[in-house]
Amino acid sequence: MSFPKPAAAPTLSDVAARANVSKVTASSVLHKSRSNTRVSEATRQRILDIAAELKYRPNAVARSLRRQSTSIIGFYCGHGLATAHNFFLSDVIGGLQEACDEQRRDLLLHGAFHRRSVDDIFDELTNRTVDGLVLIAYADDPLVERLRASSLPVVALADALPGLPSVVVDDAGGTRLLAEHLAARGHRRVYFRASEDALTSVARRHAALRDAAAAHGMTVVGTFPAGWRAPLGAGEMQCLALPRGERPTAAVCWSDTSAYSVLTECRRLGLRVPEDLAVVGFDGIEPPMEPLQRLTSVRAPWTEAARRAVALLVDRIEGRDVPAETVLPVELVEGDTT
Amino acid sequence: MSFPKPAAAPTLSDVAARANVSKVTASSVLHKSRSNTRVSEATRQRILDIAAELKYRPNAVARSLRRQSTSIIGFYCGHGLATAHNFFLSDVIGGLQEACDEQRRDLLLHGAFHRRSVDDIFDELTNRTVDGLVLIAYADDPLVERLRASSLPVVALADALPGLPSVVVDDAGGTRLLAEHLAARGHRRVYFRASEDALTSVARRHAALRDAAAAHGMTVVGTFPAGWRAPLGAGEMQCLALPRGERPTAAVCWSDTSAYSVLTECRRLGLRVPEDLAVVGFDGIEPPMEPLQRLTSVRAPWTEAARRAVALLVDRIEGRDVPAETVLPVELVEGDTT
DNA sequence: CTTCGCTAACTAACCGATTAGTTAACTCCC
DNA sequence: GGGAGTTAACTAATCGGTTAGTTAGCGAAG
Repeated sequence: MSFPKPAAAPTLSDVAARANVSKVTASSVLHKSRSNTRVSEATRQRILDIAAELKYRPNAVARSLRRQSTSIIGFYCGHGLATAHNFFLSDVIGGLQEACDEQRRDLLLHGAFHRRSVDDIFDELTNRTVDGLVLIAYADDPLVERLRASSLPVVALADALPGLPSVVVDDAGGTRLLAEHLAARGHRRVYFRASEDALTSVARRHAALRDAAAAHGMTVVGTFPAGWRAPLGAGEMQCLALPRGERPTAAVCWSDTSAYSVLTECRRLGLRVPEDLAVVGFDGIEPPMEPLQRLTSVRAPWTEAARRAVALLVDRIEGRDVPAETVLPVELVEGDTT
Repeated sequence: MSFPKPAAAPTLSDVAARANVSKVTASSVLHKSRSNTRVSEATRQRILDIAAELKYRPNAVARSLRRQSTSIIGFYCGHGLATAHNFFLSDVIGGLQEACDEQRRDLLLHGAFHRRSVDDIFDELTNRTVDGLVLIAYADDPLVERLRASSLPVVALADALPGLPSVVVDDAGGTRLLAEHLAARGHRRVYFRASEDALTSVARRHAALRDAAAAHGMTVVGTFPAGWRAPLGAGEMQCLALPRGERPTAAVCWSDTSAYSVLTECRRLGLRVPEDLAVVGFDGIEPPMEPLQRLTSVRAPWTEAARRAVALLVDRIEGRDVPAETVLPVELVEGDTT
C-alpha cells in the first residue's frame, strides 16, 4: 500500500496571507486567546472561512515551544513493574487516562524495557516532552533520587517515595483488616508472602501485619519472597511441611496475583483451602471470569488513586501546594479462601 | 508539600555563551548530528564539561518543531472499546510499548471518554503531537473517514479498516478451527454470540462461522448480540429453551470475555458445560488465576500484532510502502468447555 | 608569492505559534 | 477644529534548537 507524499500542512502564516491579515490577527481569531487584539466581524469570518478551506490545524509543537508547556503528562513504571497482565496496572492506566482526558491533557507512557541506563531514562523523562510525571517505583531506584533533584513535577503513585508527593491506598489499614479477619477465625500462625523488592507498599503491609499479629495474639512465622506470579519457593514449601502446631495456617500475600498463585500451588500439592491453609491477598482485582475460588482480599481503589495522582500533579505543575501523602481507604472483601 | 519555583532550565545558548562558541558548535558537539561542522578536541571537551556543569538537557519540543517530527506514536481506541479490564487491550498496550521502546519513540495514549465530538478528537489526533497513529476502531466510525482523508500516517489494528494498512489476526482461520473442533465433537446446531457493533473482526468471524458450518453440516441457528461482559439476552435465553433437537448445543462467542460470561450464566441457570452447552471463545486470554473451567478458544498473538502495527507505522511515517493487510496466525486451545 | 584546500568555526534563516508594544484611521465632544 | 478615546489592526521579538551557507587562518603545492 503506498500513499502520496503529504503536502505540507498549512500554517497560521498561510491562513493570514490568504486573508490579508497578520499572523497575530489570524491567531487571535482561531485560538481565541488574546482579548487585547480586536477584530471586526467581517475579518473574523473571512479568517475562519479561509482556515476551514485550507483545513488549517494548529501545530501543537509550536504552541508548546512558545508556552513552555506541552499539556502532556508522563507515566513511568520502574523496571520490572510493567509486566503484562498486571491487573492493577490496567486499573491505574485507565484512571490516568480518564483524568488526563478530563483535564484535556495527553498521557504519555514511558517504556523502559531494553535495559536502558538510568541516565538514558532520566534524559527522556526530563526532555520537556512532558509537563510532569506520575511515577511508580521502588524506593531505592536511583532514578528516584535523580528525579527528586530535578525540577520536573513528579507524583508518586501506589508506593510512597520520600520527598515526593505520594498517592497511596491504606496499606496498613487494609492489612489490619485482613489480620483481624484471620484472628477472628482462630488463626494463630500466619506467614507473609512478599515481593522481593523494595516497594514501600509491601514494606508497610509487612510491618502492619507484624503489628496486628502482635495485637491479636498471632505469630508471623516467616516471610517468603514471591514475585508477581511465582510458584512456592523452597523456604515456603519447608514452612508448609512443618508439623501441625508449628505450621502456619494462613498465607498473607502482598498482592492478589501472588495469592492466586498460592491457590494454584495448593491445588497441585493437594492442600485444601481454606481448611489446610487460608489465603488472603491485597488489591481486590476483579477477575474477568469466575475463579475456582473467590479470594479473600482487600479492595484498593486504584483507578481513583490514579485520578488523584493526576489531580495532584496538575496542582504541582501549576505551582500549588500539595499534600505530602494522600491515603485512600480500602475495604475487606470476604471470599472462599478463609 | 511546597516546592521552590524551578529555575529556568539552561538552553543551548546558555551553554554556548559560557563556552564562548556559537549555538551551532555547541549543538553539533552535544547532539552529534552534523558532521559538517568540525570542532577541535579542546573545544569539544570544554562544551561537554560546561553542559554537564549546567546540567544542560536538550529541549525535545524545540527539536521537534525544527525537525517537523516528534518521535511520538499515538494510540487511539474507538469509543467504548477502551473499557477497563479489557484483557486484550493490556496485551496490545504492552506490545505497543515494547515496540516503541525499541524504536526509541514514545507512546501517547489518546483518551476519549468525556463525550468529545469527532471534530474535537480529530483535531487532537492531527495536531502534530504524534507522528503517526495506531488505531482500533469500528469500520463505521466517522473518525476513520476523516483520518483516511488526512495526511496523518495511520495503521489499523485488530479490526481491518478499508483504505488503511491493517494488522489483524486470522479471524476466519481461527473460527474455522473452532467450527471444525465442534463439528468433530458431533455438534450440529450452534449459535453465534456477537458484539453488537460494526467490528470488522467480528463480522469476519461471523461470516467464517457460517461458511465453516455449511461445509461441515452444521446449522447456525441464530446470532445474538452481547457486549464485553453481558448476561444472556432475551433472544439467547429463548433459543436455549428450545426443545432438544432444535436447541443449539454450542455457543460460539466473539471473544473470551463474552464466553466467560456465558459460563457464569450457565452456572446460574443450572446448565452443564459442555454437556448441555459447549462454549468456545476467541482471543486466548491468559487468566491471572485458575478459572472454574478452562475455555476452549483460539489464541491470538495480540502483543505481536501490536508490535507489527508499530513497525508498519514507522514504515509509513518514513515513506515506505506497507502491505494493505498483515494477518497473523492463531492456534486452537482446547479447554474443558467443549 | 600566489592559490588551493582544509580546519574550526561563525552568521543568518527557519520551524509555527504567542506576547508585548505600537499605530493608522475614525468618531466624539467641547 | 483639535485633543481624547476607540477600533482594528500591525511589527518585532521570542521560545530552543537545526540547517545552509560563509569565512578567517593556516599549511602545502605550484
